[in-house]
Amino acid sequence: MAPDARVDVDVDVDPDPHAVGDDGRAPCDNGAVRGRPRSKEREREILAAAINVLVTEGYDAMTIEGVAAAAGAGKATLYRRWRCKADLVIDAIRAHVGLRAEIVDTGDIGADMRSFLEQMLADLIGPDGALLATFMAERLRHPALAEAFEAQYVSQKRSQLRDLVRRAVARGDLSADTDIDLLADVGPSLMIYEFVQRRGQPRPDLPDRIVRQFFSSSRGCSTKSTSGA
Amino acid sequence: MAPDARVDVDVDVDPDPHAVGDDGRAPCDNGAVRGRPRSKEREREILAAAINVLVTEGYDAMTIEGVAAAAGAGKATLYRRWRCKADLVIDAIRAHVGLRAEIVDTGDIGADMRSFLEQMLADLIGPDGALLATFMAERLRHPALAEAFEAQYVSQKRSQLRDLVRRAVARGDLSADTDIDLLADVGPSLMIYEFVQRRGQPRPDLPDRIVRQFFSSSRGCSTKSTSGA
DNA sequence: CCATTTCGATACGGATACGTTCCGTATCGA
DNA sequence: TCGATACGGAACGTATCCGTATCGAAATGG
Repeated sequence: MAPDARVDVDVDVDPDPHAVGDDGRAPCDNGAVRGRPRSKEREREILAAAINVLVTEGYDAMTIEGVAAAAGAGKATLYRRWRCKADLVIDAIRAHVGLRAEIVDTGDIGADMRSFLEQMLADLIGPDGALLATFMAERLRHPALAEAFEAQYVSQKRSQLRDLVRRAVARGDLSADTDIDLLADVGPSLMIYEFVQRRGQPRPDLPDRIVRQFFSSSRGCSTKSTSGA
Repeated sequence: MAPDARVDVDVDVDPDPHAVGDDGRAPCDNGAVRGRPRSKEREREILAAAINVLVTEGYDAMTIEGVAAAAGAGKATLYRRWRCKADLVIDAIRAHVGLRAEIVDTGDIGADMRSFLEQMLADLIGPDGALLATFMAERLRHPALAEAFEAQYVSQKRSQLRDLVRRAVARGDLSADTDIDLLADVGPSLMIYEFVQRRGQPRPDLPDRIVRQFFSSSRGCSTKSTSGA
């Protein structure tokens, strides 16, 4: 059984003098933090190492000792900052740069969607693809981690895509009875499906095919109308 | 680190007298398998227990001891049959009944697709949904397992769906420039996307929405043609 | 200069799972 | 009936990781 099923997100009391509550506030106010300060550089290296180990080995197989070794740090240095593996991983996700894919609305739903999907493709092929795969994997078994990932990577893009589709419908570029949520999901859904299906190597023409099939206005729709013109 | 990164699928030499090479051949030909035969019933119970443990705990957290305990068997009984966890799991997948969803071609692509997606929905909500989720999860990290699952569950349905769409195109029910592979994937893709997104609880109206949006011939297509009639 | 704290390193006891080996019993074929 | 093997159960030594503690060295600020 997984010994770390319970995940403590909240931090209660910090006897450590250098512990900070998520804000790197100036130490001038709080008098006399005497000793050697914790190295922010050390922390960044550890978090980066944590992401690497997480991606290469998976959450369950990931160990604190392994992260420490990968970062060239002692275990005490990690336990001084994070009380358990889950806290470390959640922090690492927060610190990790998110997907670069941006959503812009130029008024051309096909071009905008293609642009987004091609950026998403690039993200998937890069190291963030492995991270996405990892969280696809751990999603159901580690909800706290899934939520951290969700907030960082997914939810914002999803609502932006919906707005994009909604405005295209409002403009009349898409049929009025379009299922907005469904059409907003079809791109990412097929991208991820392909990504998983082909073991992390989505074909580069996929964004174009998706747009041509589901968002192109220069071709007929997939279904032919039974009622003739 | 995962101690079971290497997966031995092939069985080399079997010193065990009762070991069989995937075929339950009659013992009359090969003379004198002397002692007590291995119980097929015991084997079925162990494989079922393995599926249960796999689904509830995940592949990494799953232990041989746990499976033995769940089956009420001794570890030796398991190691007598399978040399490692991977072999056990692969056997368990092979023995497990696949998804019930069937694909029939009545000549109505919308109705056929709806029928399949609704059966798929039922499968996802049932215990096989958890199994699917598990293999979505372990897919990238345990390729041998993923292949066993793929062969059992996915590949046949996928090619059948493609044929279904292909024939609909040939009939003229779908546009001639339809991206057949893509349109065959869009249903399962969105179903699984929703399944993962909503933590194993896909909304029951999803098959209908998918068919209406992408396969219905009684409505206009999602995109409006720029060139007027 | 010196108290204080962090740093890497390592040792520690506890826990867990591995894969093997041995019991004593049950169950088969010859 | 009897030899051979499977069976559940238990113990074994090995290995890994946990989270804590301690060490000497380095770094920092008063």
